[in-house]
Amino acid sequence: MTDASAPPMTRIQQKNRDLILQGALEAFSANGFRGATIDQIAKAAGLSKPNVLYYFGSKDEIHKALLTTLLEMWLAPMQQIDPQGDPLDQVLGYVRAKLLMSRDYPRESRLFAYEILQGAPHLTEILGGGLREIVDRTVVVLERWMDEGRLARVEPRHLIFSIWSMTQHYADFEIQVRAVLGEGRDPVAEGGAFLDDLYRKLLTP
Amino acid sequence: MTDASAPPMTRIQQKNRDLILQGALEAFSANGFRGATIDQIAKAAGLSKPNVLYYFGSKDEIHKALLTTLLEMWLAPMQQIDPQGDPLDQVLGYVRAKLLMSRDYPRESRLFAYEILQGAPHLTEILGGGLREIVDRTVVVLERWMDEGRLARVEPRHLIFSIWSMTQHYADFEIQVRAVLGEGRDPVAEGGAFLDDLYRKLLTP
DNA sequence: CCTGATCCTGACCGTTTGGTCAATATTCCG
DNA sequence: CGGAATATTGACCAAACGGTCAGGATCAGG
Repeated sequence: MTDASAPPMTRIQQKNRDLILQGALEAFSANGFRGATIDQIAKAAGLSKPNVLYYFGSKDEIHKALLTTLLEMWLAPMQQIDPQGDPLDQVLGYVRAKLLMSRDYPRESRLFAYEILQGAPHLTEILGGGLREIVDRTVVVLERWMDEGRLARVEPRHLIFSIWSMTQHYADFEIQVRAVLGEGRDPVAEGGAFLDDLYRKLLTP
Repeated sequence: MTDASAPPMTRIQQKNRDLILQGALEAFSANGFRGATIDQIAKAAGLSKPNVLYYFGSKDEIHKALLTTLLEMWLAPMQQIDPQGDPLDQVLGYVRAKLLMSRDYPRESRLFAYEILQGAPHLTEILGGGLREIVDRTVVVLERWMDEGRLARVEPRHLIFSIWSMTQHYADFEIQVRAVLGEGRDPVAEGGAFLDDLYRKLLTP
C-alpha cells in the first residue's frame, strides 16, 4: 500500500512522521481526541508544535493517519483464522491472539474504543466497508464449520462481538478490572484461562 | 442518603438541577468530559451558562454529581441477585437485566465507559471501595452455588467481567455493532438470545 | 405591599488551543 | 562550494472555553 504516485519520503520525513504518530498514540489513547492537545503530541514526539503541523496539516489529520496506520494491525488476527485448521483450535487461537493484543497494545485498544464511543467520526467508511467484509469472510468459515457439525451452532457475528468485547475489556477497562480483582493478580492470564474454558464449552459440538 | 443537614431545596432548585444533570448526561455521554462544554450542557438544559454555574460551581462538579447520581442505578441489577433463588435463573436474569439497561440507558453506559477509559479520575474511591464490596458479596453467593454443585465452576470475578463487557458492548459500541450486522436487525434481541445460550452452556453443572 | 432571599443574565476575563507565518537553520545535491 | 529544497522555530492570532461578577428580575413570607 506504499504510495507510488506521491513523492518519496526523505529519511527525516519518515522519522518525524513516525515520532509524531508515536506521540499521538500516547496522547489520544490517554485522553481521547478532544482531550489530547497538539502540544502534548509534540512534546511526546520531542518536536515543536509548528513542526508537528509541518508534517500533518491538522490535529484531525494526525488522528486519521494514526487510525489508518493501526487499523490493519488491529484486524490482522481475525484474518489469520485458517479455514483448513481445526475449528475449535482456530477460534481459541483467535481469542488468545486478541487477548494478547489487548495486553501488549492497550493504547491501540483504547484509541479505537474512544473512536467508536465517539461515534466513529473518522472510521465510518471503514466500519461500513472493509470491516464488514472481513467479518463476513470469517462468518462464512464459521458457518461452514457449524454446518459440518464441527462447531456448535451459535450466531457467528455475536460470537465475534463477544470475543471483541471480552478481550478488549481487559485493556480498555483495566482500571476497573484491577480495582475489582485487587493487587497481586494477573488479569490477562486469568482472563485467558476463563475465556478458553468459556469458548470451549460454548463451541464444542 | 438525602442530606439532613443541608438546607432543603426549593422547587426551582430541584427542577433546574435536574435539567442540568439531564443536559449533562446528554453532553458527556456523547463527547466525553473534555469534549463536552458547559455551553452544550446549558443549551440542552434550556438554561444560560451562568445559570448552570449558579447551581453547580464548576464543570467538574456537574460531572461528579452526575456520576454519583447514576452509579447506584447502574449497580442495582447485581444487588438484585437472590441468594435463595435458582442459580442459573439468577445469573441469566442478571445478564438480561444488564442487557436491557444497555438498551434503555445507552447514554449512562457510555458515560461510565468514558470515565473508566479516562482512568476513572472521579470514581477512584468508588472503584476501590463500594464497587469491590458489591462484587465481593456477589462472588460469595456465586462460589457457594459452585460449591454446592449447582453452578459450573468458573472464576466468579471474570464471569462478572464477561457479563459487564458483553452487555455494555451493545450500548458503547453500538455503531460498530450496527455496521457489522447491517440494517433491519435487532442487535439487543439477538444478543440476548446469544448470551442466554452462552451462559447456559457455561454455567450448567 | 414590602423586603430579603433566591434566581438569572449580559458582559467580561484569563487561559488554552488549533493553527498560521515569516524568518532562520539545515540538508541535499549538482 | 553554492544555491535550491527541505526542515524548524518563535511569535502571533482568532476562536473556544471555564469561570466571574455586578446588577437586575423574580419569588416567598410577613
